[in-house]
Amino acid sequence: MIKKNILLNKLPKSFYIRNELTVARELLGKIFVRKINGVELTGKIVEIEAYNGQMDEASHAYIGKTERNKVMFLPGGLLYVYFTYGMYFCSNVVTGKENKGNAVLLRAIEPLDNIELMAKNRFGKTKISEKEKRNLTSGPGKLCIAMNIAREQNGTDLTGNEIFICDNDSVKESDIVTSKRIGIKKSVDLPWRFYIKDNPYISKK
DNA sequence: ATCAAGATTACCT
DNA sequence: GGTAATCTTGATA
Repeated sequence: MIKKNILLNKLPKSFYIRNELTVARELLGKIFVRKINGVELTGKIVEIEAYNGQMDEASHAYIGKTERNKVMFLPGGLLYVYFTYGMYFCSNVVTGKENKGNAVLLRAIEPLDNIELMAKNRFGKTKISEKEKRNLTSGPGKLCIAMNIAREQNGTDLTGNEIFICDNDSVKESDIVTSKRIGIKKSVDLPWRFYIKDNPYISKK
């Protein structure tokens, strides 16, 4: 994908086959790309949470492999998409080696390319206000609607051409905020949410 | 077969 | 701040 005349490189499989906390932090600032009919919807990853299948009760993988979470037990570098609250899809990046059940939840992105198409997907119109733009992809369910990600995208290989993530300038350590995760009832005290400081597109302060 | 919970969001007061 | 919307999933019988 091309942004500001700089050719960005797709992250390799090896990027994902690492500890979920490392991958979560390093994914901040990277460019998420969703390609539909040759058109690239893109956004900068600004908020993310890590989930560990072994010792983290909030993880879908904690109970072991099931029909729903089986993608989490494959080697890293795949997209794990799940349906929740009868209404929304959420996207995760599977990390680490096979059978670990580790993944990171994409919680918010900053919209970059083809924003009009994202707006069409989410609000049914191409022209949006600044306020609507800040509400476009500032949550795990919201970004899936804007990027047209649903059940069919579960298991998508992130080194393929449909959905992938590109390298970008790394975010300074001092610009990364660490906090507790949002919307969970178990393992609530683990500080495994990371977001870019002062970014207007994060889901919550 | 039935049931409760859910990694959310939009809208209300 | 509170809560309705909406339905799949995994557990239990």
